[in-house]
Amino acid sequence: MKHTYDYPRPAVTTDCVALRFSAGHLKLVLIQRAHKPFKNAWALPGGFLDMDEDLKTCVCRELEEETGITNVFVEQIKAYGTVDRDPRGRTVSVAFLGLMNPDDSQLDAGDDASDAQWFRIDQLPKLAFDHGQVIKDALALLRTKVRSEPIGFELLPKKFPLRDLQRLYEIILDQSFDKRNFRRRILDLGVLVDVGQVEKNSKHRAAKLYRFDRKKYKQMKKNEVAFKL
Amino acid sequence: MKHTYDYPRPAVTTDCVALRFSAGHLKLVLIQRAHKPFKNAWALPGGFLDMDEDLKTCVCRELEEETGITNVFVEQIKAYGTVDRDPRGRTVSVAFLGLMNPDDSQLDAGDDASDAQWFRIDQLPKLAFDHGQVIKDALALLRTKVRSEPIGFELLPKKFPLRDLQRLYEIILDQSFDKRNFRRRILDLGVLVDVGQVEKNSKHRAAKLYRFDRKKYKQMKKNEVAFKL
DNA sequence: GCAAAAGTGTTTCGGGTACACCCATGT
DNA sequence: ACATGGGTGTACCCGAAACACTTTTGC
Repeated sequence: MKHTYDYPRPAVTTDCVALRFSAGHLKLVLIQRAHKPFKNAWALPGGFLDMDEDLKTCVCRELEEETGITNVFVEQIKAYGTVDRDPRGRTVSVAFLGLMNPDDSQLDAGDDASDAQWFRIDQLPKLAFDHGQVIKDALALLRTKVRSEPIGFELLPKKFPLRDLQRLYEIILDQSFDKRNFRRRILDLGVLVDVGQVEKNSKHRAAKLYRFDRKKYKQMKKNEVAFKL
Repeated sequence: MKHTYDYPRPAVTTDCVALRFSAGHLKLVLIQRAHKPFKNAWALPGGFLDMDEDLKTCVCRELEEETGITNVFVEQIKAYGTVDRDPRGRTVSVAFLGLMNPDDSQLDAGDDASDAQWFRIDQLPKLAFDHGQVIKDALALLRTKVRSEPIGFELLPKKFPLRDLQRLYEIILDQSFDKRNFRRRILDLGVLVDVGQVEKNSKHRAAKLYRFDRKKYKQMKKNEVAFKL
């Protein structure tokens, strides 16, 4: 079936900068292109917007179709629409930052997804289209937001030791924190609760586990207390 | 001439939250709709993306066509694409924040523009589509950016007294600053230069005029000194 | 000469930063 | 018992905030 309009229209797509925190590194999922243009280069997962779905729905659907990943926190970065960004035709792409629990990030070798792979963000391959810029913008957004909103927790399991939270912040912000100061600052915010458990399989003394308490965070916002790291 | 595609495509538009600072208030330009839907409600200037123009080009062109305003600093807010945001059909709109020198903001009664008007942002009329949300997001972006980037100057003439700069910041951030502390902070950044002139037509003692020095700002950034208010 | 706004330094206070040792646990 | 990482308190310093008077100029 064909679709006809009085004026030409660009294609609208979404792309996802899907990040995972594991083994002390931020990792990004990319898909190797099988065809021209940018054959064999790596691209962000993404695809065309359906007429009956919102932008967020689209980016989550495409991410699942191409990588098998579900259950992702997504936040819009911005729209990219330079005239020649896709040599095949005019395309406007809305990019999203996707953050996930490391337990939810097993790649599924779907049909579309046979060439999906995780890359450390400091070891990226040749990228297709303007995806290099999109990734830069995504990381800049992550760095900004992680300081003023509790989005770091989206990259950790429900229960986590403070050490992991500190390492995550250190990796994202590319700076190191004093352990005591970091713990005080985070705990004084009052949005973490001790779940009363400790790590399993610790090689030495096991660390307490905490979880982020969304209700307490909302309360804190209502009281106009800022989340500032 | 008709344009045909294998899959349906949403229309792509841009919208502009164009702000001006005058008489101690932030003002926003809106256009009254003559037709359904949202007949007689007020809407942001904006329109369809042409196939050979970038998003920024589009929003500037539409703003000029509908209001006569040119010479605007524009910065993307985000894309809006919920399924039912325009009852006439699926539309994805990329919204921009537009800031202008108050001298450049005379409204031009063009054909499209006969009903363009400035409104104080705290006295807005009934708005069409999701434009209320877009405006909220625009102001949030302005508040964030004005603290970490020198975009406030886009809302002032080339030469301005420090008093006006302080009033602008106070209006945007909805808080008052101590005059001496404000001046010290701004001047210590080292990005303002005394132009060696004073205000004309002052009713009393005339204030010195300053201008923002973009070169010094770039130098400052290169030295990794932060612009923080 | 007076009304109105411009311009200018110092003190105080609090939050952020620096810093080191004991504890618990697995091997 | 030892190696490894977990967990904890205090002192200092710097930058932000508070604060009031003199100067200039138009009327």
